Amino acid sequence: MHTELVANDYEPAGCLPRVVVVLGPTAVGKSSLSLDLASALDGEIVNADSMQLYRGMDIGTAKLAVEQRRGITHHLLDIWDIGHTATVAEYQQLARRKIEEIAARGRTPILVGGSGLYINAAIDDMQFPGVDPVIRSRWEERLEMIGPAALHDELAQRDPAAATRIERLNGRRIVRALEVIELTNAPYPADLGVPAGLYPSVIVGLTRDRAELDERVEARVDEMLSNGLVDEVTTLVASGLEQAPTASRALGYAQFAAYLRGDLDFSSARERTIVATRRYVRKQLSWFLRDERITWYPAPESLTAADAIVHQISNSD
RNA sequence: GGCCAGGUAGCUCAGUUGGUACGAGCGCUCGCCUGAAAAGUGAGAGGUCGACGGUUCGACCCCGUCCCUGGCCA
Repeated sequence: MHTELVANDYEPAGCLPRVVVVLGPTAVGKSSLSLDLASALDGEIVNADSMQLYRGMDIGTAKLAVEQRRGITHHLLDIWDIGHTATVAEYQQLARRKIEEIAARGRTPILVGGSGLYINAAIDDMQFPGVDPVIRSRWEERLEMIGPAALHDELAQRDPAAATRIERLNGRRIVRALEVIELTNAPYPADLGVPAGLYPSVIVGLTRDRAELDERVEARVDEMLSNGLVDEVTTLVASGLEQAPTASRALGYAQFAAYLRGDLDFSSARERTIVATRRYVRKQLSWFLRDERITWYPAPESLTAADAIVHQISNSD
């Protein structure tokens, strides 16, 4: 096991391209709108959905099949094996490269997805210190050993300001703070504020009534099941899904892997997938709603929305 | 029809030998979020303790009747 430092070596080219972003909660209808926009704007789509990056996770992530893409080029789908540990920093570099390349071809980069942090990392001026798996795992072991509260005390000794800002039982953030402190030999930044835009972007949020989203989530899970989600999970489990650090957490995959293991019956797995997806929708909304740059559109009429957006974009020139 | 178990938060269940429900997990609402983010985490709102009557200074806990659920017997 060696230490791998992922340097944040990406430097955007001189002239920053404009990016169109389509975001919104799961099941709102982003894919459909993004295709309309790509057609209207001569665009190519860059995926900003953390789980669609994985090969083999198709049905459960509602990944658009090639035939459904209307000939529009999609980037950053199926680029990782399920065992790959996802990191925002890696995604940031990949996404920015794609954005630059598309723009260099004279086309419009359209970033589409529901992973808020990934979107911010791509288009905003966010910089992440390096990561050292050795340091990380040492703190994780310590967390395992003494528990979050005691580790929080240790954080408080090294960096009182950071400790104030991180909840006592949030082991994951405590570990991260300790890791960054050790890595950078500096205090963990106390208040990072709202990310500032790097690329000039038009950010489109798609939204629907919550009750309608809830219905769509349930319908979508059932559709995934009838499309063969269980078979897909079976295949992925055989390839080591349950040992995968990131992919094993995916909605639907975690629950149906438990079903295959015999830990859940079918209807519980279905129910939990629906409930967890609904909760995810709430989390996405609470993340996105903070960002005042987003222009929100009601979802059902995606073509109408596309027209309005194209209009908005041409007016912004 | 008889016997047994049970009816307490939206759900699954704790609990009080009679003195204002200490509830818990999940769900729900609101919030936080900078290298695992479909992750991690904080706060909050929810209960006339099945119904009616009785005993008692006082009952969700005791008694009676009834209703409902599950199981067993017939």
